[in-house]
Amino acid sequence: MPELPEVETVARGLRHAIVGRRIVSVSLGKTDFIDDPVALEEHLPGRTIDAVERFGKFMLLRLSAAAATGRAPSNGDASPASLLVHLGMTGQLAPSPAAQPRGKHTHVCLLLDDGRELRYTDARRFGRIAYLTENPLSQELAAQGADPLEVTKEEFARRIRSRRARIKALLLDQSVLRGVGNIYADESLWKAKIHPARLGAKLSAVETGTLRRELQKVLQKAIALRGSSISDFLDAEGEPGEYQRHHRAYGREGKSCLRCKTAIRRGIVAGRSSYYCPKCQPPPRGFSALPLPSSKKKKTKRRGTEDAEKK
DNA sequence: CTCGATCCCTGGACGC
DNA sequence: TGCGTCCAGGGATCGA
Repeated sequence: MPELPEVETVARGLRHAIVGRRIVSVSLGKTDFIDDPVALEEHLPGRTIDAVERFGKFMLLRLSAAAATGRAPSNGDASPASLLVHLGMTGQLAPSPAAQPRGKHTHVCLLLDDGRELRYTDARRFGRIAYLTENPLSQELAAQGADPLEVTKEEFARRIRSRRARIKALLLDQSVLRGVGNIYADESLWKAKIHPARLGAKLSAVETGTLRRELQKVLQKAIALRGSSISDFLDAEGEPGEYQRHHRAYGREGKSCLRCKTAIRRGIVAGRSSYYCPKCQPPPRGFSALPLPSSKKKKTKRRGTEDAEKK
């Protein structure tokens, strides 16, 4: 699942691969995850990809103003614009030779002037693509929280300690911090020895200081290792990342804590599976973990708290 | 303000 | 082998 390190990895790959290329034409498959599909077809052809940036979990393809042709641009194409791309859960963005057959869930193909196609593939279509001119773009970006890699200790503490929500929910909230998802939230909480269900307002200044430092270290190391490939993350070169080998909490239910050997537990916090060490990260009063799955039959029963029934 | 529930969507894991 | 069921989860949205 692409979070900040995975998106950064893809953006870096694309920077080398497609900056400077001109978009020749656009072809679309399913478009229910695109803000305004017609805008892509109308405004992308003729523009050059000037830069690829990352903003939280978003990628930004900065586009030149449309080339001055004989025809006067009557539709705003004289101004620079951007293609905003969110990879959701399963999105991939990578160039391929145009002659190469398209994968099953390829929904956007941008033919480039060097004969390749920049393709967006997304089985679950939890991603998002939008063509945005400067104003709508700055509004989008303004709604995002602080960059976790840049945020100061004071700012981080202010954004966390003023809130009554659980720390896990705050870390996942893109209007608090941009770019953190389930994996790096759990990993940094494990490193900082803070239980995910604790309330932001109950954390000490020392604890938020530790959490910020560990979060930054985790993100930086994950970027260096080109992200985590859990199910199907691949970068712009089609290569998996390496950071999943360094996970200490995420996905390790029942396995022993690498600090204290206690079995890692799983609980639902902010509606998401959350992995933690019950000894290193003492839970707040009233918090109950999910029962450990029996070793043989993996996970069969639920009996947690809130989701015993489903239609 | 914060919460849980629900929806979106599909592939993969699992039980039988 | 194959079918049914559950589950993953980022984000939007709605009601409590």
